[in-house]
Amino acid sequence: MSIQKKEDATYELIISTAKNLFFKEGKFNATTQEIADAAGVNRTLINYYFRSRDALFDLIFEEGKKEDERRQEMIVLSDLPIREKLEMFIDYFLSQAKMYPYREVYMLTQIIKDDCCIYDKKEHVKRMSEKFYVELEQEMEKGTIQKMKPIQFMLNFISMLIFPVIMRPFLQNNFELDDKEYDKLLAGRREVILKTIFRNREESNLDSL
Amino acid sequence: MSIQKKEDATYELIISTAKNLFFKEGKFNATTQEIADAAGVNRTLINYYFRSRDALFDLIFEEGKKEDERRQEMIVLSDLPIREKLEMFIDYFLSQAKMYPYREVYMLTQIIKDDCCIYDKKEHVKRMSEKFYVELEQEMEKGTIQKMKPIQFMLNFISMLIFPVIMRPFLQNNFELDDKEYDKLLAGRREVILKTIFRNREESNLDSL
DNA sequence: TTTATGTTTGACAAAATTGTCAAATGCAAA
DNA sequence: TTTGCATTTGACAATTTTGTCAAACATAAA
Repeated sequence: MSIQKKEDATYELIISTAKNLFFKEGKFNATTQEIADAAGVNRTLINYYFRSRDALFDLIFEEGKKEDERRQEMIVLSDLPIREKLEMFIDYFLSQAKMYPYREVYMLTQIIKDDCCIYDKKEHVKRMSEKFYVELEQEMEKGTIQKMKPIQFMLNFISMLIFPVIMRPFLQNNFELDDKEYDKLLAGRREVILKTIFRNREESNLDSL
Repeated sequence: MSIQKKEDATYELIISTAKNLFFKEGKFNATTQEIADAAGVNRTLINYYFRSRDALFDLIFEEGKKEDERRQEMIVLSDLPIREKLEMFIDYFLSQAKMYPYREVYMLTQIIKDDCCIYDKKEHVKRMSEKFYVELEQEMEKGTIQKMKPIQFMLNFISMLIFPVIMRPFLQNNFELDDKEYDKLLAGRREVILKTIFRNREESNLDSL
């Protein structure tokens, strides 16, 4: 079934080319011909290595899901204080977003298209998520963060982080900003988000961001 | 050029059917045949009324842009205190989102596809936006809201409002919630967002949301 | 060199999709 | 009723896109 005698450089080339088209250029509906051209290979090699166009799309989507899981595990499995967990997550996400600005939108459109996306979290991740929620509630008791359902807190957090990235084309036009200005805006997100979410720190002025 | 002798019920029917497919069902790549079938009309009527498939898509996109502009004007042109402006916007958006859950994603994918989207704001809206930003800064001086660049504040606000709506398929799976639970979550957003953004009010407990 | 196996190619067929057009239909005014 | 015009339809052509297949190619082992 699987073809892997030689180094399957072509196989990997096709995948990474497709990923670039999807995640970097936003060509969510690229044809096999377009992908092949971009990779500089014959179109039918896509059928040879992946059976069908759909199979290639699915493969990339599944890889994306695994990356999502890794992210989630990163935030709940690490043994750091809440704030540092979140900081780590922000930094990681923003750096990834620089590389693959359309990644999240692609994942979303795929989910919408198939109308199915079962993330089967591993048991230990579920357990750690519960623990993470308890930690959050402790912070709320301390007054470090505003009291609310932990899931609402998480929604706030990822919304403020991810939305400005995935809606960039929309927002940049709407706010009438050029590329450089928007990059600066994104760079400022880290501090803004932390400032918005945590309350006990000194009220430093964020005007310069 | 334009065809409008009789009541153009068909014309409107096609548009609203297409909007439903796009905004309600997330069928962003519906074919002319699918749209015609959903509307119960002959496929070629789409060509008759809109020249081409693209023209129909563009028309709906442009209508969406106008709606976006209306929203923006609503928030800056009304003569209400900041907090009430934002409350009004939240309520309006959430009710619209219930009707057209995929609207924002559709708009985004169209922008990405065409890689162009010039929102030409009217002059008086621009002026009022500046005024709105000044009002925000006054609130920050008062301490009602956290100090940051007004545009970062607006990013925070619309992120926390819109993201949970547009990423619903993704988040619902990820958090493992059923439809009812997620609806409840969304219903709680209003108070959570206000709580997160405004600081001076009594620290009421949001556990029940 | 020959052989065997995995890889690549171009030609072809099949399917899907869009747009055009002439003819048919329906309806209101003359 | 007949005429004229907008609307609707089905047939057709053109294009795009995908997938298959046999043949060609490359390379390492026999």
